[in-house]
Amino acid sequence: MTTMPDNPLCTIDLVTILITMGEEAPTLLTLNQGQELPSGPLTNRHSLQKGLHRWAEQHTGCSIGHMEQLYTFADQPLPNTQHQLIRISYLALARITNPDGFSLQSLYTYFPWEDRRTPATNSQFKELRTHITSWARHDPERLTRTIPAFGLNGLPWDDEKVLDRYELLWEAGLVAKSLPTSTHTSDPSHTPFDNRRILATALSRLRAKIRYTPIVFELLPHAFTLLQLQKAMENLSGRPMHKPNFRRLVLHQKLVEETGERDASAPGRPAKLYRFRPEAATSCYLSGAMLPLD
Amino acid sequence: MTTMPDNPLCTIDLVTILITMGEEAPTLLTLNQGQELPSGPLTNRHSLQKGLHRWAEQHTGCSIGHMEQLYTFADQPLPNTQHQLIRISYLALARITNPDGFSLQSLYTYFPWEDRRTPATNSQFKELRTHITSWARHDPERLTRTIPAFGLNGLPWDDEKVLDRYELLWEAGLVAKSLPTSTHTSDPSHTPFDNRRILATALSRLRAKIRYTPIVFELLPHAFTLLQLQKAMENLSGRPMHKPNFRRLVLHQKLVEETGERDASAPGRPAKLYRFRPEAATSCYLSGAMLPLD
DNA sequence: CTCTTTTATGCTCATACTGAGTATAAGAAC
DNA sequence: GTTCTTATACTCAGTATGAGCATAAAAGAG
Repeated sequence: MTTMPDNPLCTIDLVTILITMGEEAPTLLTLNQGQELPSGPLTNRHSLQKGLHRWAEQHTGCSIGHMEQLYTFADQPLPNTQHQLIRISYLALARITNPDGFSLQSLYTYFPWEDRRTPATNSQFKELRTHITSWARHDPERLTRTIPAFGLNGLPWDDEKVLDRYELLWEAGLVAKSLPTSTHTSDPSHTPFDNRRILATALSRLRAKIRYTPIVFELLPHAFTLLQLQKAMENLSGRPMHKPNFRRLVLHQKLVEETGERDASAPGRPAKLYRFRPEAATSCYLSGAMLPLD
Repeated sequence: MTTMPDNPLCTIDLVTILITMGEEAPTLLTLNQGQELPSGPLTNRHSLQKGLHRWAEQHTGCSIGHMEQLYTFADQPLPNTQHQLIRISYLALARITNPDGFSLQSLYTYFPWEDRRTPATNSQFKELRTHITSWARHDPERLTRTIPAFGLNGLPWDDEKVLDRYELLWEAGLVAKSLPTSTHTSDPSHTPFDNRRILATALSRLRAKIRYTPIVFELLPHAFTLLQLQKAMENLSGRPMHKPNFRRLVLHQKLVEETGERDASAPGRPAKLYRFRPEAATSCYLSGAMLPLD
């Protein structure tokens, strides 16, 4: 039952998915012109999370507001080798970033179909949907996965099923393989690992978390307008929201308070600035005012 | 940035938290008279999850309906040693169990304060609350963690904060150290590892998951009465619910359908038997009819 | 057979929240 | 001023929620 393993040679890699909020979309911090994710070895001095937190802040210059473990992947070791690679991935949220040797990539460049906010991106999605539908047709196993993942047959669109959709599109050959694959070594003999799976897990977790926790505020400046808050939620969920109802939702819950200042930088009537009230956030629900899709 | 680690000697342990539903509470499958959790080495033949799924089914005789990765822990290596132990924990749900060399333990024997269902357990909790309150008083850092975790100052009780509460009670010395600690080796020089942290993570995840996914049904028989369903939700959440409103919630969502049979085993009027309708479960919310906790 | 016990199931009602709109207010640019 | 643009306010019908009460259907006692 509890046989000891044979202590194979083992590498443990800590991978950080560092997300910030851009104007149009959540953005990912990458290295080497978008080829790599920040990743470092396991240091055996701290707890995993605290150690990586400090490491990532030092190496990126970001002040990380929230960090959580995402998932642990165990790559297949190469045949004739005992070498095992374990990758423990973390989701980190930060407010601003000065890309100093880093580059920022919109998450939707990796998953364009996850953006359902505008008629343009939405119609792009619908085209993809016809392809995946015809791929799944006639195969019951494919259908039972595809129908809920893509909201077919009148099922609602579930923005959290990012990984399901990515895996299905991958199997269907509908994902352009235009992305960073193997990290942290260019050794071609190394099993290529698809970083977008980690990334899909991150977006999925992020979308799940914004539903009932106040982590959006970790991505916003300390003072923000209600429209900024709404745009942040829309950017993350990939869905458009109803403005008056969103304001009502936020204000009713007393999640924010006025700073007294106004934002005069935008055209039109200047919006009031608000700040987050952590003491009111024991129950937080900001995902309520979504508009229907197609 | 991407320095390679120095390949320390490394053991990877896969730990399974296997939960089934008892009459009174969710139960944990344990080995060695409750001293150990089922855990096995990393086999490098399958994907982590699929491999462990099969392994756990073979070694416990349970048919596991749902399995998900919980958390990866990295124990501190011993000084003067390069040996690193990595523990990847999984949550597994199963319907029935014939304990064949295994024993089943109510989760609330590990966390009695998480059971708020009856006046008796509730008053036990209140006693503990006075202790933790006086421990936290006068220390701002302790207070900011204790107040939301235990729902003080009029804050609502959050049944998902299992790990926060456990850690606070541990720090306060209020947890009787009457539990399995180090697994899978009795070598006393090995850093003791508190299994209840994994267990608290599991209960926390489970309580979070039952809120918006239909996994309760993985723990119930295929045909069940509405009261059985309600009791299962109460057992998991540790909170009593309002019977008429719970039925309304379930039936309105059309999550279940009648089998046509009735359950004559209990006294009183026989209850109708229902079965789960997976096709209706794209949005599932069964946590709605909770009664207030003073 | 009738009464009591026990559980299942059904119903009410005031209140709160939600989806989908429409209307007004306040600055900036010309 | 007039117009453009965004912020903010209000309406209204439909639906869900919290709390409690009422009835139905079986089993067992007398």
